[in-house]
Amino acid sequence: MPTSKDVARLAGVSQSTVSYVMSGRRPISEKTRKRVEDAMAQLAFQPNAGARALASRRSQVIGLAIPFVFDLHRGSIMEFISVIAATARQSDYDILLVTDDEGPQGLERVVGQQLVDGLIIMQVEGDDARVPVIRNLPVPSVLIGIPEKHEGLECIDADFELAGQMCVEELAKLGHETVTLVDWQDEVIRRHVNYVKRFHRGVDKASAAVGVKVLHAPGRVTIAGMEKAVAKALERTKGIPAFIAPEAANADLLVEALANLGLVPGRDVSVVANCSDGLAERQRIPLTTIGFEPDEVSRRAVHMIVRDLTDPASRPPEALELIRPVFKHRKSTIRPRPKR
Amino acid sequence: MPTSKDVARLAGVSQSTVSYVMSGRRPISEKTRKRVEDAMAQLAFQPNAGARALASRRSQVIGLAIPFVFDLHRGSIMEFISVIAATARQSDYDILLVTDDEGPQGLERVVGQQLVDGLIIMQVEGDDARVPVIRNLPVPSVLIGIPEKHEGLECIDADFELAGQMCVEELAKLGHETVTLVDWQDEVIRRHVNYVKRFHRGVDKASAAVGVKVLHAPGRVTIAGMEKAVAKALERTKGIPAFIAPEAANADLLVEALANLGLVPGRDVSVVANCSDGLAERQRIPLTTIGFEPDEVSRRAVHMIVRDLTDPASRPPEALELIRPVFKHRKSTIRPRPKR
DNA sequence: TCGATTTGTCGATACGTATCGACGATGCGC
DNA sequence: GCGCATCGTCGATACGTATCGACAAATCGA
Repeated sequence: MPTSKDVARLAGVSQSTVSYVMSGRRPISEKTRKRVEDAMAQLAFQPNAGARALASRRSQVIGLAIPFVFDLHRGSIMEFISVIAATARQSDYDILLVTDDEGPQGLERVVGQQLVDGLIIMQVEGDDARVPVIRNLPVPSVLIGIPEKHEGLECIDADFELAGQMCVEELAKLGHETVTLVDWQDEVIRRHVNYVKRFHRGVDKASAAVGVKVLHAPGRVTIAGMEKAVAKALERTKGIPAFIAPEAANADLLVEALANLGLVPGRDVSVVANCSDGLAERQRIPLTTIGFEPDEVSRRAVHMIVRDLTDPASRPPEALELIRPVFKHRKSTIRPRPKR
Repeated sequence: MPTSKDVARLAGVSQSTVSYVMSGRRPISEKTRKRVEDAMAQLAFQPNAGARALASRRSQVIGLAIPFVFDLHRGSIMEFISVIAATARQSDYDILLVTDDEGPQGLERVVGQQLVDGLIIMQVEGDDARVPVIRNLPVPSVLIGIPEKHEGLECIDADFELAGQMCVEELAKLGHETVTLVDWQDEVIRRHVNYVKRFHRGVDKASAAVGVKVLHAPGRVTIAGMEKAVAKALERTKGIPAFIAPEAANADLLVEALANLGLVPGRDVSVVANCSDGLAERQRIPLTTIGFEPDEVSRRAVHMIVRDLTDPASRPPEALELIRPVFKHRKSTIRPRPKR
């Protein structure tokens, strides 16, 4: 493998000049730059990452803590990761995976070894065990998800509270008086994931504000279970029923359960789901959705950490970014008693 | 951050002794080792990855090339990645992501910069553009998926040919004379993904061997499309129909389409699917599946590359590992005319 | 025109670990 | 008791890049 010294020799300059050509930290004459760049190209030179990290004390690598258990539709986690990795590359950073298998010490390890310059923590829970750890780490971190105690942290997430609010408001605007929230699966709720709470808060807020009654149907794992939950919700609903399904897996099940009960979204009931556009459009009746734009969250998270790293002075003492959800009208809602 | 020199000073030994304690490459007396280990613990010493990589010429990092487009149920890719990362850690390796955004040059970059010691390439296609690139790379690679030209490569994948064979044989054994293969989605086939071909080969082989007629239904993206495909297949089937759904997304749709046509798996038709156990068991009628054990594939891939790296001499000139699929009988098959 | 600044380059050194050669101490066979 | 291999440790050096101080040349302002 060629080194910067080889490049220097070929170009007839010193090694330090080669370094300055790469970093641009000192002025270089056009002529010299050209000679060096030609030499680099000729030798297919690539700077050694280890040496670079050693000398500069920065690895140009960001650690990405990925979740062990998957709340979200698992595919969407993959999307997060892809986008994060691709976005990081645009700022000349690479992504190193940190799994939950090592526990929070995994984070201490990659930072301690100076393998990474900063961290992005995915799927942060309400009382996440990783939070106290990263507080004591000498590198910046960005959290995706919002822990209970988030003073002094940089967090980003979809605005679940607003999403809950928007769902209820939208259904109220259509004329629904009772709305059933198909809840997350027990397992998720039990883990105190924060965004569930936030979504609920938004739903409750809007419910109080616009005077809509909200029923809670537990999230079920099987179709049979979902059918039972739906039936129960129907019993307690006056007028045309409306459902909010904030978990993709449940949206799927809900639609199927409704179909089995002979109910067509957009004709007999209203359904607002939170799922990918793909899933929504694959349904017989395309679903109206509240979208969470995972790409947007990922990109912003990367930009935040990159800014922290390239310009530490600009690092805010605390940041809490909420990404506005997007409401997409499709065909699964109905006006029980058209206004106008 | 403490360095090995700090540890040496505290323990009253030389820096090289600290290094030998860590690597075990020279005998160290029990007494000295203890002193050094205590000092390391006291200082919470972690060796600097960059310096280590520079001196040893190995980064202890494996590059993982992740797919840009997702054939498999996207969630399962996430599973691959998690397991690969966790398994790598067990051999003291970390995982660096390489996305397709950079194209095959991304692989050249991470290797050229000596960021990684080896590569795992996921989701390898029949004529994958990355294959010619890795052939010229000075580090070992392991491919998940099998390209057309695989001489001199180390590949691993699920044994799709055997899977196709097993599906047909199983249905034949039950007594079916006609079997419908719900094919992959056009997009996947068009990309010449190799495993589709291999699955077909297995199906054809078994079909010829046991004298079962095989119909092909195109994979559809919508329920309506799937219903049409199923109806067409039914027309051309004599006796009780049987379906093979080798793609998880299609399995889902197939079951729904059958339900809409009033057909119950295990009562009116036989269905063998390839999907996760979770999905299979969530169905009203738990699906009999052919399982591809992604964990097994991931673990083996990591073990292969780690072996290549730790003992280069043991590297085989070529390897083609096929993981045997697992047939799980549940409730979605039926004997048209019981034999015995 | 001269001093002051800027431009462009070089040499030397630091970064933290791994590893090689050297060397005294220890154990072994006889 | 002697030669010899092994054990256990140290000092020195290499790994490849970034960066600092130095310095000559070019540019500028008055």
